[in-house]
Amino acid sequence: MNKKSKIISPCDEKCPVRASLTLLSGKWTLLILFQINENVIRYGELKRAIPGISEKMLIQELNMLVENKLVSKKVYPEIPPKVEYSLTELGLKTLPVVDKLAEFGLENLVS
Amino acid sequence: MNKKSKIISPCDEKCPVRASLTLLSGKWTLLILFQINENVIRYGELKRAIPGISEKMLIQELNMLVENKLVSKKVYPEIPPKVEYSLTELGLKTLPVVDKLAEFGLENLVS
DNA sequence: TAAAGTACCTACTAAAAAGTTAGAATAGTT
DNA sequence: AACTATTCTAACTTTTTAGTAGGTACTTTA
Repeated sequence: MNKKSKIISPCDEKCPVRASLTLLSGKWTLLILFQINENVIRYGELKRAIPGISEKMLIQELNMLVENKLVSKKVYPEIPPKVEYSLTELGLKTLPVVDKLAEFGLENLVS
Repeated sequence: MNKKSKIISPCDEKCPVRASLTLLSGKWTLLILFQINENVIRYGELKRAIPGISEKMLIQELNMLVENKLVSKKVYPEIPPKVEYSLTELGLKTLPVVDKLAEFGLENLVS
């Protein structure tokens, strides 16, 4: 047991925190999940619910979330188009994370 | 009450989630907090604990975290230098967030 | 006839994040 | 005398992320 062995267990690729962050560390990702929450929400509503996000980023993130099975998308073949987003089972499981984030912000950042 | 008023309460600058993300949404931020955890840990140890991070990013993030009062830094006036990092009270309050993140990863991402 | 609403996509540009490389300062080790 | 270890800083380049502007396609409303 040499000096270097005082190691705070190194986190490699299999570290759960790293794995989660790979999926969720985008600037808008958790916020979008938070806004969808347990709702079924249309694209336009979501856009209005997140002032400041660009359309490009919102769609890009949504596509990514759908691809990663956190969000499901229902397209109605109508004109004008109607698309609804909601969280999948997996997506719903991210809500405790976001809730803690909200709690932290509420108690320490926003007065 | 018109159509548009079905609004999932829009999150502006004062949204707790947004405020938290401003502080914590960096690629490495939460991982660093997680690795420090309740330890008092030297720079070199931390570096070894997070394989893959570059020195630049690690120092940059640490400086940011110190500036934002999530991490405190103790410098020993020795040669070779010795610097210890630990979480502040505020920093400790981020641990529940990271724990949820770890839980999510453990249960859904890493088998 | 023109404008507004709907949910996008594409190309281009600008800005931010991250990687790479080099080096400082000094003590102890080989 | 050269090398290692320590905790960084600085300059430069590359990569990634994000913003902007334009367009699609069709309907309803003014």
